[in-house]
Amino acid sequence: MSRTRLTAEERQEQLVAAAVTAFSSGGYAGTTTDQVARLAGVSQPYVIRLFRTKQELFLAAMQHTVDRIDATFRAAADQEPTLESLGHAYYELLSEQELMTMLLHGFAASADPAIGEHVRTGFGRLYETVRALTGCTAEESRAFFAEGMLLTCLASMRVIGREAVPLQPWSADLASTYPAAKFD
Amino acid sequence: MSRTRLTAEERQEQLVAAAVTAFSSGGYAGTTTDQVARLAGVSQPYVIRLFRTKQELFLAAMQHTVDRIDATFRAAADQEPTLESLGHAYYELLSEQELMTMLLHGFAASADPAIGEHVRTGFGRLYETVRALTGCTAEESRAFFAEGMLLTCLASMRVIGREAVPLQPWSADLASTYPAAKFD
DNA sequence: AGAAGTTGTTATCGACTGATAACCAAAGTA
DNA sequence: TACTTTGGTTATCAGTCGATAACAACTTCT
Repeated sequence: MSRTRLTAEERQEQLVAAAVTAFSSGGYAGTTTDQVARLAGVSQPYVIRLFRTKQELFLAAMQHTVDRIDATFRAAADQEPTLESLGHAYYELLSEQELMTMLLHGFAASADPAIGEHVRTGFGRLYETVRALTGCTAEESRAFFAEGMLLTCLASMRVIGREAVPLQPWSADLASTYPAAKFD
Repeated sequence: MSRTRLTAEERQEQLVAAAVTAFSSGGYAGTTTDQVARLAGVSQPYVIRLFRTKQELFLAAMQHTVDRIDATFRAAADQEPTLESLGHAYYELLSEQELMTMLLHGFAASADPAIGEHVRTGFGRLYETVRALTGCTAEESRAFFAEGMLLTCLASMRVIGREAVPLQPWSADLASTYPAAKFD
């Protein structure tokens, strides 16, 4: 079987998607470029050729993550520009879960100056987006992001989301704000 | 100069402290056992001998982190058993910062089943401690932990805390709840 | 003093990993 | 058809890392 040839741009997009999946589970240091390559069905050296370094691949995956969260917020605001609407939209992202854990792995890797810089810029953009879309106050947005970070941490801990472990009493309490949502 | 000999137990405690420092900056996969060893002034193989594996060393560091946060809460409740008191105490932990970033690296490493199990147990214990000490409702505790996870994420991003980068407009908003606290 | 247990070290290894180099093949293009 | 560009691969390497083995030094007990 001859592999379908893609343009470099198409292949990069595909690799970024694979990178989000891989990095969201193993983190920056804990994921190999070979894992990403296999996930996309190409050889490991080709991944390096397209992105130069592992770090740039991670940064691209991070960028993609922030972009998708940003787009989710914009889509939600399009229907109803309130914090509640955006909150539900973010909660819906749990069904993918990758984006949240990827975001957290970005935080975790922020001890590296280059990565930290990128992550802060991306997170700042999300903040500005939320405030611009909803017109909320700084205090309201702070509460909003606090909720979001709790969800993000719980998802990373596998307390909620697709790969969640059975609920304990404490995790049921913390996860129960939007009881309507289901994962299957 | 002859190295001071410690008992195995003393050396383990010292190594756990070094492990918290090292892991809190590099995470599980991103930190080498040799880094921990150097931080404590012993050889790398000896670290492995005392903890058997890198994973057990990480679990010990995680346990220590949760224990110290738990103790911080108990000390705060001793003075005034309210969520506000505990919140200020947790905020004070920013001055060390290690504990928060270590906690986040625990979340991040939870894709590993053994680590995830340990982290969930520890986090659950913190939840039970907070509820028992303050007698707060599930909703109140949820808001409390949301605040805490926001702080934890911001600290990992180096937006607040000891090694923080200069504040941006957005990060000033998110960091400004307890304006009295100073880091120097 | 000497045996025994405890606290460490140095030497070493096998496995892994990111990155480089060189080459191959498919597809336009003149 | 021959040439050039573009999309890929295989081969390989230098460095790193966790872990094991063997040994050395200090303490304690008899």
